[in-house]
Amino acid sequence: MDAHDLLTIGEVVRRSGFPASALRYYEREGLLSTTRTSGGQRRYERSVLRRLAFIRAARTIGVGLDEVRDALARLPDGRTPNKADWTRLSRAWRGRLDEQIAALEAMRDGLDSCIGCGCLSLQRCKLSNPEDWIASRGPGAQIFPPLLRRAPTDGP
Amino acid sequence: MDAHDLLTIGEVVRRSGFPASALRYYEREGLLSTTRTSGGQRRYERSVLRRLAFIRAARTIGVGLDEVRDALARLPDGRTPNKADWTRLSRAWRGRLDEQIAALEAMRDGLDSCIGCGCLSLQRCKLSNPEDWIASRGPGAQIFPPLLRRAPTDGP
DNA sequence: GTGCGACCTGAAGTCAGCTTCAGGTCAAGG
DNA sequence: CCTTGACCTGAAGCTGACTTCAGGTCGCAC
Repeated sequence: MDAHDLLTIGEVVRRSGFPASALRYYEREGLLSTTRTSGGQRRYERSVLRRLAFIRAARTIGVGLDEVRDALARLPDGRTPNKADWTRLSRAWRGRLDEQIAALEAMRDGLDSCIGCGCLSLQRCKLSNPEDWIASRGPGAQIFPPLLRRAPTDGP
Repeated sequence: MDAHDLLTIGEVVRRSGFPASALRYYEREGLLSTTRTSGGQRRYERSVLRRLAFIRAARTIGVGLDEVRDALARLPDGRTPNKADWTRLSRAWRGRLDEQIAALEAMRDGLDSCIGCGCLSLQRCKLSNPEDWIASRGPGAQIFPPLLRRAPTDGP
């Protein structure tokens, strides 16, 4: 636990692949914490690499940072997260992935039927009006439908 | 083809579910065209509803507006697009959906193996480092990995 | 001809998830 | 002690897909 166990931001950049700007941003957003040298430079514990791996995995499957922060906040404070902790977190995303896949498959089937009829009718077509998410969702970019972007669960 | 065949923006809003602001935006962006009354108000042809249905379907499966404009631009000028036209366009997205599903399934399998090992290791884990998309992709929100957001094809 | 709801425009705001920049400070090797 | 590269901060910028707003105009019914 002495100084040699701590990583500079440059080392974390090289080992994680995240740019320094992203690391600083994640820290501001409360996903990461750091210690500082007397001069104010960041020093990271090695466990940050695991957190970053988790963050990347979550982002890859489309989970927003809010939710990632939420999940990471449930890790036991103070001790290095272990295998069981990560497994528990990973399992939650697994269900999410299954849902996404199911949603896409449903759309593909809808598209198949549309290819059959050539319609894309507003009333009849599953694809052009999938269960009335016709109402607005507020401003901002929405690349993917709400399935991927739901609110963080506030459960236990 | 007389005036009674044309729709006001309010009617298009009611029939398509898109807010007027989005319709005006799509027009500015070249996805839709309109005629105008002498006083400058928009009048839409009924075929716009079909275009909008297509736009919604494309957006639902994660296609960006650039690409949608691209696809719509290939519709034959001047005549109302028919069943075959829409079928051709729809078929293109079908392949896209298949790819997305495959990508997600690959990730799910990666996640399964990670649950097995509890690792999320930066080097070994497919999920945390899927084929080196570790390099930056420039600014802007990236909810979903590049699979969904590729450049419009410039082919025939 | 008048009232009023539907419509118009351009500019600015929003949101996520970062990046970029300017203008400094730290720390380690020589 | 000095240099040089790594690091710091806060503010501003960017992308995509829109929305919101202010301040004015249309068009139709009465």
